Amino acid sequence: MATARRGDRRGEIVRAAFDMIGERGYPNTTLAAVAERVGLTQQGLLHYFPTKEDLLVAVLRRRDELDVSGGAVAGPAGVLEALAMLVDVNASRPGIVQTFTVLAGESVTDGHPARAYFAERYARVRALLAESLGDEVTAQLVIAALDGLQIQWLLDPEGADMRPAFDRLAELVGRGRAAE
Amino acid sequence: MATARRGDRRGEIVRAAFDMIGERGYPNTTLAAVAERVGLTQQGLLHYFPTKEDLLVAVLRRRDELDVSGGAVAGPAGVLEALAMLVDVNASRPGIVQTFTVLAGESVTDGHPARAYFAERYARVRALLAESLGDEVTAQLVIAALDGLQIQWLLDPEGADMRPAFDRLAELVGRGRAAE
DNA sequence: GTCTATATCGAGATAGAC
DNA sequence: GTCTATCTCGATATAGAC
Repeated sequence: MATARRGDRRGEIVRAAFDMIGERGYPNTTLAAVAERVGLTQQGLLHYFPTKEDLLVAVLRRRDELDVSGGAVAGPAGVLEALAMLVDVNASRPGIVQTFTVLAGESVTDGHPARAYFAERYARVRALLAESLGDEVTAQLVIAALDGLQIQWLLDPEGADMRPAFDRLAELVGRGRAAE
Repeated sequence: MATARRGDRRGEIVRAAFDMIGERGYPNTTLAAVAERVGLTQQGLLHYFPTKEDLLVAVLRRRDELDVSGGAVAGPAGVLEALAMLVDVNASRPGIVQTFTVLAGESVTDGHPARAYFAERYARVRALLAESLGDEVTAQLVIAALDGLQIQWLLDPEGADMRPAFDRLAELVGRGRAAE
């Protein structure tokens, strides 16, 4: 069970920051604006998170909590099915997807505060998915597809529905395995 | 033939900005820093590009010029081969890939100056690729994979080589077609 | 065409009162 | 725990001289 109680200021702040990063990007998300959204002054917020980067770290942790990271993973078919469900869940929460997409894109820049986090996270998810899918290259490809589909979908929700494209990939991966 | 002559200040500026956006992201790329790199003051630069957004537009245009956008496209096999070559070319120019990745990620934020550009561009490339690959969904998927592979590769050049993963996709797409 | 000077703004952060 | 006040910095942009 994560943070969520009366007087849970930190939780409120992190949720607000999470949303706003998705809306405006990290560099354009100001502490003052986050503070205002939760009814605080900028300095009141700094009481909880001494620096902006401290807040970003908390936001990334929240991202992990929300993640439907496949706990106990089954075989290839099971994982692809679970990921298809994740695609549907994501399609219902554009804000979260947007936050993730923006941060992941920014993270490749020099010295970005979230760079190490994303590098580690991708390596971890690749390894986890590789266990179920059989090989790491396919895992890398599937993750890439998920990320890339999100970009197109965020820019054009009607014209680039994620689910059909993911299903196509799952179908191809399934056939690929069957053919071996 | 693109811009490139003696006294081609605008070209110099755009090239510098292009590189720096890849290094630091658009919001963190300052006009003064770009100006300094080409031996100008910030105000000297503003003579050529009155606003920062004007400069961004020029950078995006340059991106298109550099693009190895498949001119005359052949059948499915031909396109996948051409794209594999594009992957190799990209692997040799991380700066350009980084600029593109950063801008594409940022572009999904509200009111980003490059949002319309990317939305239009993805729609166009999807349609173009769909002509060769047969259907739009597969085109969407292939583009997504290319984008997503770039993110992982930029964060971990050794651990997430793009080419094997793309080859795997090309193989799967090839088999998928053969099976119909 | 490029400069100096400066206006204006908004950011993150500190000090200290309540 | 939250506020007021303030510092410092760095950004875009303007005005006008050379």
